[in-house]
Amino acid sequence: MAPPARRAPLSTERVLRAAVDLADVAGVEAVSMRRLAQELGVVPMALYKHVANKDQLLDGMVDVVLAEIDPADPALDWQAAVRARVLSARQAVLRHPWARQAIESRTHRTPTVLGHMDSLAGAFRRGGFSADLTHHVMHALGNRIWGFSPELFYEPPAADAATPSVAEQQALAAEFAERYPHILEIAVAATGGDLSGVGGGCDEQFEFEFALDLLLDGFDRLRVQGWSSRRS
Amino acid sequence: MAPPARRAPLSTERVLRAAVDLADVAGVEAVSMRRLAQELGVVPMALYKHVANKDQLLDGMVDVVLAEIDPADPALDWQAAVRARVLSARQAVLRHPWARQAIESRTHRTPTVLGHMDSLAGAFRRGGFSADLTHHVMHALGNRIWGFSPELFYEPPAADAATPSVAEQQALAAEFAERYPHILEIAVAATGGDLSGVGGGCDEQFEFEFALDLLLDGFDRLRVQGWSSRRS
DNA sequence: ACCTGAACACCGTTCAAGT
DNA sequence: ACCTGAACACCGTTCAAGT
Repeated sequence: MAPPARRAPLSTERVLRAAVDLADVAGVEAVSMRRLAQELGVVPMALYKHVANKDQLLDGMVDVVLAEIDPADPALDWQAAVRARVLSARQAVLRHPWARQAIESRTHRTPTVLGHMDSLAGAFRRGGFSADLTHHVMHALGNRIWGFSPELFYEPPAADAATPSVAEQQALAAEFAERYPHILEIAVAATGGDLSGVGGGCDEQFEFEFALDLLLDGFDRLRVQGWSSRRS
Repeated sequence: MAPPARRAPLSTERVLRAAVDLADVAGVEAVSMRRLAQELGVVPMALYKHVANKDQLLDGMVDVVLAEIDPADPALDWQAAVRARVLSARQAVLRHPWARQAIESRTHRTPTVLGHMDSLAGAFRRGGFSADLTHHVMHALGNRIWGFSPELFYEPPAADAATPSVAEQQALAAEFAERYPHILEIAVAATGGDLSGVGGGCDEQFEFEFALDLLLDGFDRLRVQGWSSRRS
């Protein structure tokens, strides 16, 4: 008997591509070696030919996302260059909702990760920042380098929870207003009064650019001052 | 026969305390329901009397850490109040190295979490920030609210990797210098030339306060300008 | 030499059986 | 009514046996 029809031969590329697709449709928590192998019509151990282990698989998945970032435009001044790079990273991360968490969980710096960091650092250096100040401002940018900031106020709707009665809702709201008056104020200001799910109406893109531009302005002020650290 | 000597009866407190201790000594990845039960001399299912599931266990562990934050001092002006609160949170998080990761992985806002956020928001409001601006600046602070910023440059030493020969080290360093010249500059500036482990010598506390004060200065500038969002 | 099935040492959680 | 052992449906990875 002839062997059954074979799938196209595996490759690291095909494995990573499949992992990214799987994460896109089923979430990153669904990406296990076993499930991924099944998705590829392959025995789990076959994957270990192309990725050393699961950590390396996740590194590779992050690399796939970062490869979607637009290349740097050398014609831009430092502020526009950093802004463009960071907002492009944001577009890539928004395309893959699992990417935030994956990036934050990674401790290993792959060449792709280092490349993005080096490109950003280069933009600051060309803009007249000292190496020292470049180091500090990149720390200050934090995860905004990767196009996201922490989701401070997000809470996924508990779809399974029994919807409370109107009376219960009012009691909960009253207790919330008493215990956390300032969070309530904030939520009202952010949503214009529509509080269906506290914090749900927050405009993430606005918050991202607000903080980004605040930081970039602060950086520029230090740059023109010729700031340098006066540590011991 | 008398039953064997019993351990002190369980309680949510005792379970959480044990989980925090276990995470402190063995890392958060060692905290499994089964391992934790074993540590308490108890059958795994016994834990489910005191925590609904593992997610709630992690929520409780975060709460234990946040409970270590100093209470707010009403005598301070807004800038000093926010600074004190955030730096106190930092002390708590530094005492429990697993707390960063645990906080970042949580999506559920417990009363303790909401309480800390409300307290910070209150400091801004009392300082003359509008509810709207308070919302934005808290987003801009991001995870600094919890006393940490992402570890951009950290890489744990690969203790298991065979130490490369001197020649190999030099070749690696040369390739690194060529591919990532700006990261190298930054590392040199940060460590004063000692590059035993790129990025290892970075003063995290300094970076944290640098970014914190940069942000607080920016916030103050917006406050005195009477900034308000001009969204459609 | 290559490939892979079974096995190992784990998970979180359900559930029925036992007291 | 309470408690809990066994079981279920998973993990990542090793390793020896098979071709």
